Parts: sequence; C-alpha cells; structure tokens
Amino acid sequence: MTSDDVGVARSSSGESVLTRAVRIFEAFSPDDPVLTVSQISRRAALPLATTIRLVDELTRHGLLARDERRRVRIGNRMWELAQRASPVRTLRETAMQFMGDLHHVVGHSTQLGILDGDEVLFVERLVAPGAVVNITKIGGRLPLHASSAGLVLLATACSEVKARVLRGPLTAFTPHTITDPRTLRATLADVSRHGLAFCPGHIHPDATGIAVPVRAAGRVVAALGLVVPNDGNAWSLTRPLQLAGMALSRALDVHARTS
Amino acid sequence: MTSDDVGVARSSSGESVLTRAVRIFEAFSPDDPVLTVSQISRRAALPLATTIRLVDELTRHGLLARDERRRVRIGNRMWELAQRASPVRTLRETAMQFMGDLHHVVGHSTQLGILDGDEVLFVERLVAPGAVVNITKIGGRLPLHASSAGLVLLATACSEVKARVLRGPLTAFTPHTITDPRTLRATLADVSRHGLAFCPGHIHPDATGIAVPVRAAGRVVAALGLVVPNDGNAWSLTRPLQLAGMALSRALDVHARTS
DNA sequence: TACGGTGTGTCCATTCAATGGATGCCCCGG
DNA sequence: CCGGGGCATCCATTGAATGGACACACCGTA
Repeated sequence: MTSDDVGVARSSSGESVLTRAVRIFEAFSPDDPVLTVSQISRRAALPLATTIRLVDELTRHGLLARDERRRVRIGNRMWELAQRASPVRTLRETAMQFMGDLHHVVGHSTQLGILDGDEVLFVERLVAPGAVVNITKIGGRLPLHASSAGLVLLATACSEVKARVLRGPLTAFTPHTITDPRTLRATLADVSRHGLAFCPGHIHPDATGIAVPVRAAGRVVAALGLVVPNDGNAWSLTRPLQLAGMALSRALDVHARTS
Repeated sequence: MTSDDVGVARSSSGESVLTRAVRIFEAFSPDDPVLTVSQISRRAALPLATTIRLVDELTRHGLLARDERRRVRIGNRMWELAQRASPVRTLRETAMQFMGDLHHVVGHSTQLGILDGDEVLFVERLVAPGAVVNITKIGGRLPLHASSAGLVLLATACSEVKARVLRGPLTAFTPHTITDPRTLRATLADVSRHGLAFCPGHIHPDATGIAVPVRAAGRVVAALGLVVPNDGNAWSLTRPLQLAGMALSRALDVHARTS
C-alpha cells in the first residue's frame, strides 16, 4: 500500500459529473464573471486536471466560453437553453411592458420576483437612476420572510414552504425585519387579506419595499414590487402598484387563452 | 453470444454524460416547454432508463423541474445560473431602457441581437402590439446573411466567420434574401460604410428589417434593430434607430468605466 | 373483466468513461 | 538563473454510469 503505491489515480471522490459541472457554474458570480481554470478548480474544490477536462467539454458544448487569454466565462448557449423554454421567459416577456409603465409613472425601482425553493428569485428589475439603495439584482435572491415580494409569495405558498420558513431561522437585515414567527404569521394573514405587502426598512433602513401578487388563472405566480424611499409618501404608491399588478395578471390570462 | 446473453448492460454508446445532458435540454423548445420523460427519451435518442436517471439528477440540482403530473420543464436554477454571470446580462440590462425609448418613439418591434456561432442570437425584444409579422423570438436565432442584425454583425465579424458564411449555403427566406456571395460581400461593405443595414423583405415579404451596430469600447458587441412594415416610410426610421444605437453604445462605455 | 398501449420506475451485472497524480511546458518577476 | 503559478497532456486504475429486463399504474377499448 505504501511501498509501490506509484499508482496513478485512485479514482473519483464519489461525485457525479453533473454535480461537478454545476459546481463549476456556481463558481461564477456577478462580481467574478470571468475566471481562470485554476480559480474555478479552487472554488469548485476539484482537482485541476478534472477541472480542465470538464471546462473543455463544457466549452465544446458552448455552455462555457473562453476569451483570447483563455480565461473562462459563461457561454451564450447556456443562456439560450435556459431562456428557451423556461417559465421565466413568458412571464418576463409579458411583464416587461407593465413594469415599464409602472416604472415610468412612479419613478422608482420596479421588480418582479417568483418563488423558487424557499426564496424569492428576482427575474426582472428596472432601476431608477439615483434611486434608493437596492440590493436586489436580476437573478438575485432574497429570503421570503424579509422582503415584501417574499411575503406576498409566502402568503399564498403551499403549507410545506410556510411551515419550513416559520420553523427555520428568520435572519434579520435590520431591526425592522420580521424575526418572530407569530408576527410573521399575523403579517401573512394581513398580506393575504389586503393583497399587499408593505415593508418599511425590513431589508435596508432607508428603503421601503411594497409588493402585490401577480396571478395567472387565479393562482399567484409572481410578486410585483417597488423599492421606494423610506418616507411618508410610500403609501401613495400602493394604488398604482396594485393597478399594475392587476393589469399584468389580466394580460397573463389573455396570453394564456390565446396561445 | 446468442445463448446465454441474458447479460444486462453492454454499457454505454461512447458519449459523455454532459453531452447527454445537453441533448436533454435541447429536447425542449418554445413550442414544447413541458415534456414527459418518454418524450425526452425519444427526442434525445437516449434509453429510457438512462433518461430517467439523468432527469432525476438534473431535477435534484434544480436545472429541471417536475410538475404535479411528473412532467418535466426547465428549472429556474438553470435560468439563474445562466443569468448570473453571462455577458448577455449586463448588455440586456443597460440596453433595455434605450430599447424602451426607441420602441416608444417609433412604435414598432425593437430587438437586440449578438453574434453567437455563425448566427444572430436575439437577447431582447419588445413587440409592438399588432405589429408586422416578426419571426424573431427572445432566445431565437437567425442566419447572418438574411437578417439586418446579422449583416451588421457579419460586417464587423472576424475573417473566419465571414469566410464560412460566404462559403456556406446562403438559404433564401424570400426572393429578396441575399443568396449570392458577391452581392453579400458588396452589401457588407455598404453596411460597414454607412453603419446601417436595410433589409426590405429579406426575411418576410411584408417586413423590413433595419439594424445598426452597438459598440462597447469601440468594438461592435451587438446589433440593435427594428422590424417595420414594408412600405415607403421605413427609411424615416433609420435616424431614430441610429441615435438609439449611439446612445446605447455610450451608455455601455460609461457603464464599463464606472464598474 | 380482460387486454394492449403507454408512461414510469427499479434492479443489477457489466464496462468504459472519468479520474487525478505525475510530469513538463510556458511565462513572469526577482 | 531560479521559484512560483497557470496550463495542459499522459495513462494506469476503477467506480460511476449504463441499459436490457422486469414490474407497476393508468386509461380507453374490446
């Protein structure tokens, strides 16, 4: 075992290729969209030789791409495959015009989120130039209990998700973040009743999040939200937001009926 | 061989797992966003057992998702990974406002395409309600020689791509599609000189495509285009389009400098 | 009730694609 | 000239992946 262990490979570490591929993709982030193979190897905790082979193959498939310096970035084909048939696509496509209108009228950051896992996944965002701080990003996530969009989605989520979130740790972003399960449960009832979530300072002290449900065929499929300054005027924006949410919901129904 | 060949598996057909996974994703299309495992198995030409195993694992990673009837669709995580660090994201994000403005002013379908492989890949589109026929889709592709956006991108593409397209078959969509390599070469020179591609009826008899280059740091990174009715008014829309293209180019430069 | 068709999922002996340490190359800064 | 980092290839080893057979569930028809 120790004597003539010149042996080459003691084979794998018990992971599937797909797992490793996903880890490679996860190595990228908005802050590091371009990586060297070595960086990927370290971040994904994969042997260098293995990383090189996988990156090579993913590149051949167009899921990754390499620039002139042989650095690696995510390939356009990846985007294309994801875009092609994802439910996100149709939602985004019809939502955009309404978001544009809303953004134009209220002049604040507008965003659209869906429930994925136990988080909100933001699929579209229109930023107001010089707007309040907004940590949301397209493709970004926020916990369900802390964000206005999250509360809207959680209020109509299935009981398993509700139970998990109510049980799980309710991490605080600010002193105003809801961290008590009983408060959360009461808030959810409120949100359900009014069809509106109003979250002053829950995520950032200077920002208020407001969100309304977006329905398709009666079921809540997304949350449409605004991020506005944390002043007394926030409430006046709830009406336009609600109208926009209703308009989008109607458009989704029409779209579904004609296609 | 025939007698006791009760043997189970004669193992693989010499394909990597990743190749198969990509084929599974390619089985989906905008027209069939939801498939059964059997359908995937047939379309991807994979044994059923293998398909089930791979679909299972991809689902565990969130790259695929299954509905209540156990049918399969592309998962949100796929979209998220692609979105996160793809160059498409930043381009789309800054382009959107300018596309919105342009769309608002001219009132026709507006689209943004990039060069990927030897085709245009459209990354964003704003449709005019009741507009001319427009076969482009977000995430859709068109050949370089036939579309206005394609000509803009081809005019500034590297010589290898140019050579391949000029050599390759130039398929016709209508009698107006450019199919002669010499005409194509001349047109490309024109497009380069004027910074504009004007394609009446090249793709559809009733539609005119117009496109201008979008530059970042001097290099052409995308093509901004309009699809308008095939009447005499099309030319009057070139000026606004050119302005929008220039505005977007400037915004990309500023964005690059500040980030 | 029986029956064919279709979609789904599990089992498991077989085996080849995947593995990763070793080696060497190139480039850069000291 | 040397050390360090990134990149890439080689190749003996092996376990993850394979896919035919089997079994179950469902549905409309005979």
